[in-house]
Amino acid sequence: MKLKDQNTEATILEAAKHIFMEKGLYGARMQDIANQAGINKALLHYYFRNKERLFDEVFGGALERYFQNMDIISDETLPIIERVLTYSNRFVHFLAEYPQMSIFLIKEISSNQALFHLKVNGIKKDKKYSLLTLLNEGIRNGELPSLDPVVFLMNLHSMCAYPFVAAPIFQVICQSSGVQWADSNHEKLLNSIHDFIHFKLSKSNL
Amino acid sequence: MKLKDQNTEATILEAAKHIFMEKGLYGARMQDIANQAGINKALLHYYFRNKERLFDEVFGGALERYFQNMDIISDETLPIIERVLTYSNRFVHFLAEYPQMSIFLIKEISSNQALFHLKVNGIKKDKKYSLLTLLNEGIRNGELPSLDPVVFLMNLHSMCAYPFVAAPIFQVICQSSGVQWADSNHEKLLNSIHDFIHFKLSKSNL
DNA sequence: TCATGGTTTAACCAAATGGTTAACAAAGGT
DNA sequence: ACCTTTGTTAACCATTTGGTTAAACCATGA
Repeated sequence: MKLKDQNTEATILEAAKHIFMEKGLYGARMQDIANQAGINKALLHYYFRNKERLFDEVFGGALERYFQNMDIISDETLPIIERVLTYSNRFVHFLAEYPQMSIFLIKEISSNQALFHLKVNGIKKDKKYSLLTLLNEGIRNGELPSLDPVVFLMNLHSMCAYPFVAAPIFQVICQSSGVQWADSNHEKLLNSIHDFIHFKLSKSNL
Repeated sequence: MKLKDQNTEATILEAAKHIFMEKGLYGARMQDIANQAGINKALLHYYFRNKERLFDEVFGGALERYFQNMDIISDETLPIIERVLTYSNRFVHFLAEYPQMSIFLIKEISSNQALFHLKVNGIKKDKKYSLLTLLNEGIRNGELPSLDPVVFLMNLHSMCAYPFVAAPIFQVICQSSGVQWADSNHEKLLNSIHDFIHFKLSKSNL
């Protein structure tokens, strides 16, 4: 009975992640979280003062992990195009590992932008390691062709993230056209994204 | 006082759209909707039996409009690539007109997939006018290069829809890199999407 | 052993919320 | 004028839900 002890808090957080990701802030019930964690509801309030704080923890954690994943961490001596390819790989694999993450963030961000801005300001974002900075640098020094870095970033992120966000919609589209749908074949997706990166960032394509 | 009469129902629906799109099914309060419509809460139940039915109306309507927009309606004598370009134009302009639409659908679909499948089955989807069918046809008869139509469709939809879905995230990314962010410049986006379509669907690119 | 302090629970509470009721108002047909 | 139907409201109700409380539990050190 007392085996849990210190990990009770972790158990609760795990359960809260699960429920909040599925139901969202408003849809989630404290009782559901308690059930999921296998504990009494009052214990939630013992570890986390109230629903808002518990949610903050989950939301903030997810945001942080999400934005961490957007740093360019690859070897600085590599050509920019290689680093962007690596970036897209990391992004897709990250999303494949946490398929609900994007949906959760988008849901909650859209329904509480104030909290989002508050939380995101608390996360240190290093300009030095951002994709936009890298692109701008490459364009300035001629390593990349001249293109709009914001549009490119949007295209890239879109192609990486939206398949996870809109998976149920894509399933239905495929079904209704009688096309087979392989849920987990992210390699094909990545190949196409790599093609796109080469297309946009290779100078030979001009 | 009695001026409204027949349009009360429409007023309620309009208010419900507004509130549900902003807050989602769980976050929306019947009282909020009544306030937004400027009427008594009981009147909601007079026109729509309960919250679920009112939501169904909004959700179903949104779904229908969304999927209607996915029909290929352009002139059949045009080259396929032209028709796909037109398709992307329509899609982006549609989303630009209803920027919350995608987020709303994704939110609610992800938190109630059963309802989604139920509703979507009630919408007649004509294989004949689907993008996938068109692509398959073009590939079969050699008008298009050989490519995976599902991946292409995912890429295309992603680039069109995700900028609206993740607008707040993109804003933050741009801000934190000190890049100016023009919210409404969809023409740049469309240009890039058109480039992509040409890149993928032109045989000359092989 | 037993006192102590952190941990856990059952029972409870107040507020919020979806939904109902009964009465009233307006309009239209007779 | 009067009855019926439709539209509208204030007040009310039952349930759900986030949150609290007081008591119990249990490991541990004096």
